[in-house]
Amino acid sequence: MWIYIEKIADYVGQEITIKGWLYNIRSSGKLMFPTLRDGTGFIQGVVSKNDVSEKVWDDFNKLTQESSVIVKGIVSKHPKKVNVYELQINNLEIVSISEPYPISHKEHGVEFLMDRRHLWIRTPRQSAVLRVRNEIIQSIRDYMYSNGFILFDAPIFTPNACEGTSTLFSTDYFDLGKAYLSQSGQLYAEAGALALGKVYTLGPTFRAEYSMTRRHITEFWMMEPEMAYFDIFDNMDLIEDFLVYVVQRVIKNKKQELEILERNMDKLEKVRKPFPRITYTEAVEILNKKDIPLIKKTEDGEEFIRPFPWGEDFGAPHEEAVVEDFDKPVMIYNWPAKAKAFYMKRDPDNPDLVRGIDVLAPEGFGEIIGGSQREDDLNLLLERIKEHNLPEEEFQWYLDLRRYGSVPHSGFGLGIERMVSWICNLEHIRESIPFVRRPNRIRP
RNA sequence: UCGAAGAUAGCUCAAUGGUGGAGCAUUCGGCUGUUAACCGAAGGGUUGUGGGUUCGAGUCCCACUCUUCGAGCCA
Repeated sequence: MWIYIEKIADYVGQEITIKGWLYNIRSSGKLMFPTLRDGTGFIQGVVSKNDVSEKVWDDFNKLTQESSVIVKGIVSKHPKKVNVYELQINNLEIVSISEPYPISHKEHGVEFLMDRRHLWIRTPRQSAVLRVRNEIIQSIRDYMYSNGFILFDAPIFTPNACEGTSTLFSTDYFDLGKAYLSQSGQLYAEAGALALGKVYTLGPTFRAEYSMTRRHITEFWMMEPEMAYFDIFDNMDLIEDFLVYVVQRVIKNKKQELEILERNMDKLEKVRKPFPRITYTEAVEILNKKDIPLIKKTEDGEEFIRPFPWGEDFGAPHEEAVVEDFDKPVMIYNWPAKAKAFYMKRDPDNPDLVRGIDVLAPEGFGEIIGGSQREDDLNLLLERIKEHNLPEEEFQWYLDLRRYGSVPHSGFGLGIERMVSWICNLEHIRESIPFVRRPNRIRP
């Protein structure tokens, strides 16, 4: 009977078959301990020379790391360890003998492993990350579906920069000139929200910035909900409820993987409602209490400006200083207009502010969500488009959303890989996606 | 794009300007409870590329290439 390793605990005492690969093998004279993997888990086998045929024994001696095998044996409990099972192997069928395997069980550099990413993902740690990623995406879809959101896929080829800020990848598009790879589906999602009420997009996005940090990749997945008749506070309520659902569900369903990743569960458990909500102005006060200056680059180096001048955008040190006092995601809202994108709604009480939200993950994982209430006033939006020197013609359809039945609406964008990095406690975002794309990497 | 560090065996690293080493991996041998198993033996090198200083350069100097870390941009 063919069994997957993840179900092995149900078959103690029974003879089963595992179809998989040899992960590692240790031998001790007339005893061998092959560790097998089958994609669902890892299990140690026991082969003793006295209990198997000569052919089986000889075949085991031929096996190399990552050879594919079908083994038969009886499931037993580990003699010393609790909740660990072994397979007392009595038969072996070799499917394929592996050539000498390039990835050993000793240390390797990241670049060496990244060049062999197609093989690296076979290891317990990497496959645990990918399983958690799957659980995160599935729980996002389940949350959205059961809360009445419609999946609304946005196009990837677009004629213009959405926010007009970051650099985009471009390609020729038949007779229509240049097309750009989408950096956000938001503008399209807004159209969706005004048609369907609550929608979300989930797809790849592209940024051509030469960013070589542990938080940036050039191709990443983003989930962007957009809701009609939601103001900024409704938006924050949703963010909170949504993040708690996803985090708690991963904790519940992916305990083993988080253990492999040595994730500190106490810190994840604390992700419960309510999250701290801090205005930009309050955040600046925190910075000044901690004496964190604005760092300005000058021709001969750096200039430190204190107190932190109101109106300037935050950099990494500022985010860190604000977040370090909290053990939950922190929502910073009501930002200075000049620091944020053109589509964010002006605060009716203060024209210098826009109703934007940044959500910063705890433990120094940085911004995982950026969102806002959108500008729904046609004339104010036109003004902002001019201020930002954006091509008005390209935004006519977007402006239509304000001409025909404009309503307050809000949304946000969640970076999937940053979410995975946070939940898995990854040092670098490049391990959060099966095949990463960075400025210096397009292979494998 | 800017700043810092680095590139030596298949991998991870060591080597005061004076004969380039170790662990792992590979091959062979040993071992009945191993768990990145262990023990013994063997093979394995144009020190990133190009130039310079020197009696002598992995080591010092210059240029280039690539990588890592940080900053900016953001999710």
